[in-house]
Amino acid sequence: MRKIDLTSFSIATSETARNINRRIVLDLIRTRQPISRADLARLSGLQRSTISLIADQLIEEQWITQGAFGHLPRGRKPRFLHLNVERAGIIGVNVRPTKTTIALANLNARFIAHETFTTAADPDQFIQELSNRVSVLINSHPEIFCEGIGISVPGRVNLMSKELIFAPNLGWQNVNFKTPLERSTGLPVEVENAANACALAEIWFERRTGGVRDLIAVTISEGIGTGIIVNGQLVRGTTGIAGEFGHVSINENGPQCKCGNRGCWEVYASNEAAIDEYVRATSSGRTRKHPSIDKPTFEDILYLAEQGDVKAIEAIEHMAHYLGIGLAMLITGIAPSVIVLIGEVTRAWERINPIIKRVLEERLPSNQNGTQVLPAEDILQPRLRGSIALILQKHFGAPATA
Amino acid sequence: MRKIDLTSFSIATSETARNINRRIVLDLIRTRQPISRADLARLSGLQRSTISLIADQLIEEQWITQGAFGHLPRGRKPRFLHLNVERAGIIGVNVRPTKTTIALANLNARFIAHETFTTAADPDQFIQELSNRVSVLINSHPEIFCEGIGISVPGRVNLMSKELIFAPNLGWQNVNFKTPLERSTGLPVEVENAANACALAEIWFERRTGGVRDLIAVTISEGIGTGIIVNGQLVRGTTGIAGEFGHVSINENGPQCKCGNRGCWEVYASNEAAIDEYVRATSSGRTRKHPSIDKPTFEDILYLAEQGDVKAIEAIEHMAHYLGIGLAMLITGIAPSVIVLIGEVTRAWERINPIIKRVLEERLPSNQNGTQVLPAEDILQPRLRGSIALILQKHFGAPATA
DNA sequence: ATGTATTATTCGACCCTCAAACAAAATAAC
DNA sequence: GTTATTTTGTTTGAGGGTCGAATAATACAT
Repeated sequence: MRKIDLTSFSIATSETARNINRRIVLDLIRTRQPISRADLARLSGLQRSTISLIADQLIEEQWITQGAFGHLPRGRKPRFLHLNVERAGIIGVNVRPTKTTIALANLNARFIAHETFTTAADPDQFIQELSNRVSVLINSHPEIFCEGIGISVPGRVNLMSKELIFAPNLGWQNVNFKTPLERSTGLPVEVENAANACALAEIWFERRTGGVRDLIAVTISEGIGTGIIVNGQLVRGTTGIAGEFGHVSINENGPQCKCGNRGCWEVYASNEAAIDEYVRATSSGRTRKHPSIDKPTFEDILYLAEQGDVKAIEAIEHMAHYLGIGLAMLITGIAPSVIVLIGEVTRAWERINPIIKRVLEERLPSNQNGTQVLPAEDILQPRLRGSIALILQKHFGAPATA
Repeated sequence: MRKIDLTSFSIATSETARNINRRIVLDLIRTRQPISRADLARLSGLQRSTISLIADQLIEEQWITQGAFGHLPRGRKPRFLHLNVERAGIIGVNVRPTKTTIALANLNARFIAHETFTTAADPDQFIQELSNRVSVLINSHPEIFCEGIGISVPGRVNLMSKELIFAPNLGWQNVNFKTPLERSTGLPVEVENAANACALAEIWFERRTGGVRDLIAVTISEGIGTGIIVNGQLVRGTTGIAGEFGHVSINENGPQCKCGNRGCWEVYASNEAAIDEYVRATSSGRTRKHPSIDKPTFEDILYLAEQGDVKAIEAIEHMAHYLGIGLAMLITGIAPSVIVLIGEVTRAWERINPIIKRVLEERLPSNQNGTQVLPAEDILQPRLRGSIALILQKHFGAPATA
């Protein structure tokens, strides 16, 4: 049951009930399609008459369509309702340090078209290029009416201005995607941190986390980001900068981090950390195994570990240990139902999972170990799918009530 | 704006709008009383006609009363509305390791009567005694109709069963207060962790945190507890065990903690930690200053520090440093608007505040230091007032919508 | 006395859900 | 083959809500 928020309330009008129930019905159709009106009534608890009225309205607005008739042992055949995936398209944008992906998706978050291009170093130039490519993508599908553009970015986003505050791996500061893109396309634009987007994607599109209300998405790449959903809502903090658990110090006197603090979690458990660990181990020994490679990529280390390279395996195991340490912090403090790990390292799940499990068992009281730690099912797409969810949730999840 | 929760939705009926608006109006009256109907209409955005209907209903149910007439330069005089503090009493119970306080409060959370007694070591015996004393308290005020009983306990509470899972400082496990008390008094009983109760108290009764939606209450006593409110709601986690940031390790290889983990925050920053630090410092030196005192209390150390005792001051400063370390974690991860510190140590605020501030400045990027850290205004009462809020929020804050 | 400003109430229009009755459609029973 | 049964979906009136305009009630200024 949801609690009213009396600090930023909005009053209920005569249309509020319809608004609430409409969204409930639409989301039920989204998640259970195909489904009959009678089943919707049973599932929602609304009267069949009310469901009919709402369904009529949704059909008229083309959110749903009527499909085939169902079959039952007795009685009138039910008419199935479907989400009208043709009704609207959503543009998703995933900005990453090296490459940016843009995609056009339907209401089921299935991608109709996508393309990837190199992320320009200069933010102004990047926005210009992004804007052009998005326009081309929209125009190349004139049959689809676009609802909006969702952008996931590798950094925190100011809650009010929607500006990207700081993206350490891009070196960008105070970049405004929203205003120029809205101006050039005329579509509503939502910008969100990548980890937050991943958390949304998990809640919105993954079966396994269907009924979950408390979830953390941990993105592991150059750094570590955390997207936190509590009571079904993103934790954004005062100005949108919550969720920086990657920069919580797990060792007061540890090595300096880029953020200014010392011994941050991501200094020990990010891809960078594993690379540094590997480089240190291999160069300290007498024989350097790969003199030609100055600094390997994380992919290299994963590959070497798969091939049985001891130092690479140790680097991965070292990383897994510290992933466990940080996850213990998250579980102790937030105790979500699920933590989803997103990053290349999940390719070595068989290797890292036992280590993470052991650390959690050592460090958590038995009654506090009720959190599932899972790898993301798809390594590449959660960011992009999260950017779709940014727009989707406007229509499905967030009524303007109370 | 509040978001609907589609994972545990509840549909809107024809009465939903009234239910929402009624609570908004009632809470406006609670926080702004005395207030006229016209002002309520302006503040809420509802029509004056609607406000009148709602006010009539609230008057009939005796939630509010009409008071004096106001005075304006022109026009008809407004009739002030007040919360009817006589309507209902709420029993608050604050269970602490040594002493338990029970109190009868009115709707303004002003205490009408209270008493304190020694907490029995045996939970069954304690519940028996508590039950008796509560009955006596209720019966001694026959003119007041009691709405319910709120209990704050020093440990985490299972979200479903409402049992106290574990209270380390009491040695109690799986204690059920709710069922026996409800049976013996016939009143609804709510049980909540002390830190959560403090967070609620702050949101509900403190002017300074009126419009705040993200707040953390940190209770510092034998251990450290954190009560977290995000988006206006308590963070409870899967089974109610969220908020144990006191048991997050800030030093992987630090001393063993009672919880099984190593180097927990509370091992460094609790009252116990300061006592240990002081004992270690004084016994390691050649001359023991207080050979008679085997182990001082935290109050002793505070007193000694006030008197200028160098070792005591150092112990407090040591504690303050580590408080800062842990607060940096909370700010980095959750970024609340306000963190409230509750505990005896706030009596030495002038001493600890500069240290905490310095640690935060060292450890947080400048753009992440937007959190206010404040001492609780009242050291003794927040737990008790929080237990009142537990019952109050049922009537004022939580409509059964969406 | 009249005009103006402000509060509070009344009343009809409109929106919404509910519950019961009804229409539609398919199978089971005879 | 006709009738009973069962299930889906629609229609309709009652009841509860908010809105907005009109109206009544006050109090002060001119």
